[in-house]
Amino acid sequence: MAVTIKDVAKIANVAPSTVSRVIANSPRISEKTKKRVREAMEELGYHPNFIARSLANQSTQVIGLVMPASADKTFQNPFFPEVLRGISTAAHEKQYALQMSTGETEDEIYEGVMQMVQGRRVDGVILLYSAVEDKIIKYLQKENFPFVLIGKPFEQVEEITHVDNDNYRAAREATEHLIELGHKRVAFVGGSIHLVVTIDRLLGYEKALRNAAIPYKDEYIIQEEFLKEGGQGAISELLSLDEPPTALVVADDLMALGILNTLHDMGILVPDQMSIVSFNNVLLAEVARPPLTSVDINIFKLGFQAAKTLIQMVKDPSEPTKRITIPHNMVIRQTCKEFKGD
Amino acid sequence: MAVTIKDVAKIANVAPSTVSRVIANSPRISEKTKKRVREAMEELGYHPNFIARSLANQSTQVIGLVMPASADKTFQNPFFPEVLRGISTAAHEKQYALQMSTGETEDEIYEGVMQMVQGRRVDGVILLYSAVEDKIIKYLQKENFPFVLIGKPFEQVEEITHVDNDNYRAAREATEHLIELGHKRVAFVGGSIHLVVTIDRLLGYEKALRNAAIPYKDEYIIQEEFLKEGGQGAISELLSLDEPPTALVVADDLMALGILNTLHDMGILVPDQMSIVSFNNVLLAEVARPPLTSVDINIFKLGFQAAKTLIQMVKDPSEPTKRITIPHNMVIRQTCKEFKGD
DNA sequence: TTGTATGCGTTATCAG
DNA sequence: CTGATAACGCATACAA
Repeated sequence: MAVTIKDVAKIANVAPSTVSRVIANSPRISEKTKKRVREAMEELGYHPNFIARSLANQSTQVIGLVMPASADKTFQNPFFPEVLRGISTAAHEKQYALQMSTGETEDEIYEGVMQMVQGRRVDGVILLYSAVEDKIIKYLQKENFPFVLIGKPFEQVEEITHVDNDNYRAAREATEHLIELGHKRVAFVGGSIHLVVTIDRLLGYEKALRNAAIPYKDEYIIQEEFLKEGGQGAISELLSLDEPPTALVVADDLMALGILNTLHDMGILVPDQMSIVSFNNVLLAEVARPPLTSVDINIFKLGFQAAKTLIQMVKDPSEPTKRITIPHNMVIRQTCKEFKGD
Repeated sequence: MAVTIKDVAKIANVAPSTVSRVIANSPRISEKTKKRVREAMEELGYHPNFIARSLANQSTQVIGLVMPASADKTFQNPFFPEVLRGISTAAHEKQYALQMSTGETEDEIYEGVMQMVQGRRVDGVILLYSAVEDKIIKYLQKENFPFVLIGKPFEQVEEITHVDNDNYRAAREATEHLIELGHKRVAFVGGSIHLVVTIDRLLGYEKALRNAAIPYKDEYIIQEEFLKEGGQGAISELLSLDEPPTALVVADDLMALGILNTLHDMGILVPDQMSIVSFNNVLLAEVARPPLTSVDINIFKLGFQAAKTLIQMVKDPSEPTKRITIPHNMVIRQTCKEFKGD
């Protein structure tokens, strides 16, 4: 049996409640007794039991993390270690611990979140992705449980506290960059259309085209998971069009890497024959050949702000709904080139 | 206030203790009352409070995860999402939750682990990396707290339960592969020498050289973090030697990718002018150009077995110390070629 | 400034 | 088969 508050009390010749107050550093305890109690704690090697404290407090000092289904390919995206790092840093500062959801399928995750929440294992929850029609969000809202979403909610944008980039603008700017370079045939290669971020970026892309009075073509829009295959199929389809694109807006560095390699295999030179701009600016973007021009979305900050905001909400339930936008900036590397043609 | 066991008891017209037994599905309760109680639970939407249960039980059903310092570059390695997936799967099966350490520096992590353990927040701990001279391991041993190490312990190999690959053999085989292809000038590019895995792989490499009666050269051994830089410095140094290597054993896919790109920039063709074999076989290995010949170490299984083993230990403290070896196998792709020269 | 008593939601022991 | 009752370790309202 571990040493408890009572043992300390006995040694220090005080009541257990006094020890408890010393731990909380209550100002109503004399410095003298504090010192005595602390010595006793030291002597016995006392450490407070968080579980007991949680029960008495009705608060666990733990944040729940909802990851995408681990069977899901998005789990492999370097995005996650980086958000985690941001969340972890903020949580550590405020002395919060982190608990992850487990589960391979969506339903398993949902179950797990219910357990976390109902079982009062966590004080609040961060959703690390934003999908359309998310059961979990609906559940959390029904339970009136504090949560923060990383990304943009599919619906009820005003009622859900979230931290996101302005992906619409980011995609518009990325596309404009290509247009300014003279490209008129610009295709969009996106991730799962079930992710809100894909939708936003697609819309931004369209807007840029419209602004430049470039007609929008359905054949130029591709949605696929590119992780393994490098999207050979989709890419070669794109290239076999009557008017193949000369530039690509790719929703993600990892995809872009796959595409880069596929193009390489096909003997198509980047950026000479094809320009590419992608998003996220993870390590991969630097390490790719040629290095990727990529929109840095500040993943670390996304995580950091999400955790910070959630902790505020947990501490003060009257905190209003918030919408935090993390700035982005395009990092120009070597995958875009001026288009000189028709 | 959430609905408790007492509310259920009242509705079902039984004592709280009976409800508790129904939850545990005790065989000493009649089916009739079980049914009645379950209906009451359903009606009220009851969910057990894990915190209270933990306190009564002295067990949390939570596994602690010790990650490398988040400031550390290894954190970016795709190794981690994949071990996590393995751990998560095993934990989910056995209804365990996962709690992560937070902290940017080694000391912060150490503090965090102490809190986890002393605060009885977790029932056991998995260390996701194995470093030399690890304070945390010593602490866990002193506390006699259940833990499993992923990787090989630096010392006390027999006293620490761990799950690892046979990295010595894996590196030997990888090197032999190159030697069989006719390479005699084989260099070794490793990660941090503070990681036991680096040491093991280096030893395996040396062994293969010795077996083939190829003299070992200090200039052929490189230890560096290659994440960002692609190791330009080290690589060009290697190439400017009097007898530059014709093949590389690289301790990690991520490094190999950097090297691949650096070589590309230098105009050196892989595999024609330089053969490469690396380790881990993560997604990156497939997606690299040329695709990497890499030793698959079954990262998922490392995690899965670690969690499974830890749970056994937690449930039955008399479980003996174990040493679990996960098989590896080399995946031949396109970065190795026969050497025809001197 | 400190001590006493009670509760947090469960489980487990002991009667019945 | 089921019901009281006492832990589990800590926090806090109320007393002193």
